[in-house]
Amino acid sequence: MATAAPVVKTGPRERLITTAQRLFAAEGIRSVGVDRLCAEAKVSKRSLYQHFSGKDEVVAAALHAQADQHYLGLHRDDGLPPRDRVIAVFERLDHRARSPEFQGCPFIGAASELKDRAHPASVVAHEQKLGLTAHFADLLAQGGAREPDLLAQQLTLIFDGASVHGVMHGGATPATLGAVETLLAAHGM
Amino acid sequence: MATAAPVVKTGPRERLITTAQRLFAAEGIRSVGVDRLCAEAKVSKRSLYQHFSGKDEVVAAALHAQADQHYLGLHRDDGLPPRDRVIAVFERLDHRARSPEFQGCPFIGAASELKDRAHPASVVAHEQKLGLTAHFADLLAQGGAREPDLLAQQLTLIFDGASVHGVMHGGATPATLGAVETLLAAHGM
DNA sequence: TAAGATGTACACCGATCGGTGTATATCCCC
DNA sequence: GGGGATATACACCGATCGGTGTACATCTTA
Repeated sequence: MATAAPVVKTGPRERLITTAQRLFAAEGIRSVGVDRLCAEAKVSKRSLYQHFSGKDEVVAAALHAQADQHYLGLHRDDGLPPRDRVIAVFERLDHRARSPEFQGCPFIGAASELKDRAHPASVVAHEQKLGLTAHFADLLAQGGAREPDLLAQQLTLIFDGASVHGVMHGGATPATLGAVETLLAAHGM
Repeated sequence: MATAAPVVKTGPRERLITTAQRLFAAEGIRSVGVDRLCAEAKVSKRSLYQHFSGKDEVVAAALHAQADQHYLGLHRDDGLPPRDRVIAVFERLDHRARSPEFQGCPFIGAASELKDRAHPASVVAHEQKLGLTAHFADLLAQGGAREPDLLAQQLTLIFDGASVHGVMHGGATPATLGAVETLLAAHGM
């Protein structure tokens, strides 16, 4: 009976972060109060304020944790050549957008809702977006594309546009892959 | 002394809508309460609820009014050929994004913050985005582009991506015009 | 000038906001 | 087994939330 309990035994901090990710994605940041957040995370309000200085810090921490998962999920290296890995990012995004519970890129959502660029969560969102572009630039350089930095910015435009499309219209983004391939081809890749 | 008063004599409804546009753009929809909205619009709270059924309807009305202005501002016809008019849309967007008070596309902002696609304001935002794509498709068809509908969707991706870039990073979107020109060229335009 | 519509001023409602104070329970480690 | 850290329960704070009730002022129009 040693390995009987499959419960992962997560602490209050993790529970708050995962719950925050779920609730903020589904309903928005401002419309979820700390009371409800604590209730759904099964964490006392007092504990929240022992781990975080305030709601803003919870938001930033949730977004920061999401950045890692997001990154790992989209940019997973499958041993494919660089071009295929670029394509795969957009295929995975399209696949996510098909899910009915897709609520758009959480970083765009946070930045759009918070407005204030000095908000800790906005800073995290900003960095994540820079990271996405940098990752594109890396892959493109590996693949021998011309002007990889410029092309990486253009692919980021497509990526964000597709995320917005997903949250506004729901469903897949059929024009995305074509645009990506056109841009890649125009840069010799 | 007939034309002495330059005051436009706006009614409570117009004042509420223009104030809502300004405040929602600057601080977000959920973070502006009806009390403050009424105070800044110099309209009594009672009047608000005589013109609108609730805050949600104010949001939708503000967005609806903004759709017309937005459309007129971006898609103004200067007697240019279709291709130049497409380019001009992105040049105007870039020009707006350079302004320090640029707060991103209000329709993307509303959809991102509200989440609920059934919200009246989300419906307005959705329609506006369809209108943008339709306008692109019209210009592209006039210009003789191949697959104008597909290309219009791709240009909308770029447009929304550039709007997001503007609100997240601030400043211009240098890669935008190049991507547009590449896509246009790939479709024979 | 009387009447009805429109607008304002202001108090009020229950609910929720983000955040704190206090006292008790549970855990791990020495 | 005792002690400190960690967590919980719960009451409480002033402020604000969206929305309403009521009484008075102003404007238009017949």
